Amino acid sequence: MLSYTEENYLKAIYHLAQGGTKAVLTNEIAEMLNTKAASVTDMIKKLSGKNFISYEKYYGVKMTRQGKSEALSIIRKHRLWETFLVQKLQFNWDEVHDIAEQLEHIQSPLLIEKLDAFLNYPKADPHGEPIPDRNGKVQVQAHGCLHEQTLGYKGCIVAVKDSDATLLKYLNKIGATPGKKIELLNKEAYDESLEVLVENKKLSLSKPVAQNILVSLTTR
Amino acid sequence: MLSYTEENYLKAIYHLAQGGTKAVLTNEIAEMLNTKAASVTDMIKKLSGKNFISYEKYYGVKMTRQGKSEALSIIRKHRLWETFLVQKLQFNWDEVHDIAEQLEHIQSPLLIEKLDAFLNYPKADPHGEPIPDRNGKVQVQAHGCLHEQTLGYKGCIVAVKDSDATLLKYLNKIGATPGKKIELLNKEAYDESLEVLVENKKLSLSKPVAQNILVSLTTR
DNA sequence: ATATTTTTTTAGACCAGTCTAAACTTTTAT
DNA sequence: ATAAAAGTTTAGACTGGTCTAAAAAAATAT
Repeated sequence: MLSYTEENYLKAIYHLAQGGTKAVLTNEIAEMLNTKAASVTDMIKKLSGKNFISYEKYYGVKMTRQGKSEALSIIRKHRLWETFLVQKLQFNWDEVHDIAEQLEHIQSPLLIEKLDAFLNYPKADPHGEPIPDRNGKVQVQAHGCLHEQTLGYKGCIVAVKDSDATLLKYLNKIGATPGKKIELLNKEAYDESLEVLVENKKLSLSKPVAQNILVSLTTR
Repeated sequence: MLSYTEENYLKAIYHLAQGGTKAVLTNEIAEMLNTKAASVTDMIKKLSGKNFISYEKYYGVKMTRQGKSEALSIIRKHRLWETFLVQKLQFNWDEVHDIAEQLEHIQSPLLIEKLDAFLNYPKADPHGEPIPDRNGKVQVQAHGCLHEQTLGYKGCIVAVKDSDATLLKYLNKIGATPGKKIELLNKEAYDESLEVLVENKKLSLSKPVAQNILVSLTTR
């Protein structure tokens, strides 16, 4: 069984590798976990000793099949708990991240199955991120960055990249939350800000905000 | 903020002191937490340094007002989570202890308030134990040991002393769970086993089982 | 191609929590 | 009253996770 800390490292590495097999560097991990490179090196050795990652000195780490599976199980728990907090306990969308960060480490496969059933097998969490199934399969909705869409684009907000609390609060306030319909009306040349229509309300989004909003793409 | 371990010690000491100010011995704590006396001594020093308990060498520890309040907050969380698991996730009464043992350490006062509301402010957990309110007040239902009741006693099962999984499973199987009406029909002189009526079903309970069942007393 | 900068690793230390073994108190038995 | 037994504390060591400072490797600049 993995420790609390090992689980956090695994999750961080998975996210940095963008789910794929991309190599991840020591400093990236250190920054994400607010720790020092030396600590990361230690943990990396431990985790590769347990075959969750493969490690070549000075060249960073890659996740193994086993590591990915473990990371997905943690992500599944995180997203199910977030869904619970919003749907059942009436939390706001932007308040749940830190609590789910704790809940994701609770050890009980049965609990997670029952929670999943209680929530009626949700496909995505309140931020629009897909919830892996019990076998670690992720159903991906094709999506792209709002900032990169062409004028006249119409679709839905599916997710927000950054989980920074102030960004989430802001988006919540202006009503730009996952699931909402969105239309791209105009791009301002000067600061690259966007004028958009969210559920019939006109909004202006700055470049850094638009870059963090992911929207649905119709696969053709 | 208290560590996971500190919280567990505090809870154990509270239970051993039976909520009161009774002094608790080092070995008792060690046994309850499956640890060694030497480890307990170390932790005791730490906890008394933080004013959660008062400590006199060789004479055991007593909880301070602060310590009690902290312990009650953990117990409140534990019992609310147990209630959630049984009422909402359809767990059996006897499966929830270990999971609640983990969940009770989640840090978020707001979460507990919302959970309490979601469960409709329950007064007791599925084992019949009272749930302390947010200020640490416990509403006690007068109760006594089934084994000590006189012939013809009529009342309700309010709780089970021992939280051992095999005992809980057994009681669940025979239907002797908290909340159920119970009547004492007979005492067998030879082995001190009891013949009882639980919701109109005749059952025979051995002495060690009957000693662990707490039943309601009408205060006169 | 070599020097400089950046990144990563190693070495050694620290903290929390645990343990064993030995020393010390208190209690119990005679 | 004293010896033996039981319970508690201390001393010192270990593990998991962290850190700083120094050494080593890789990337970059000239």
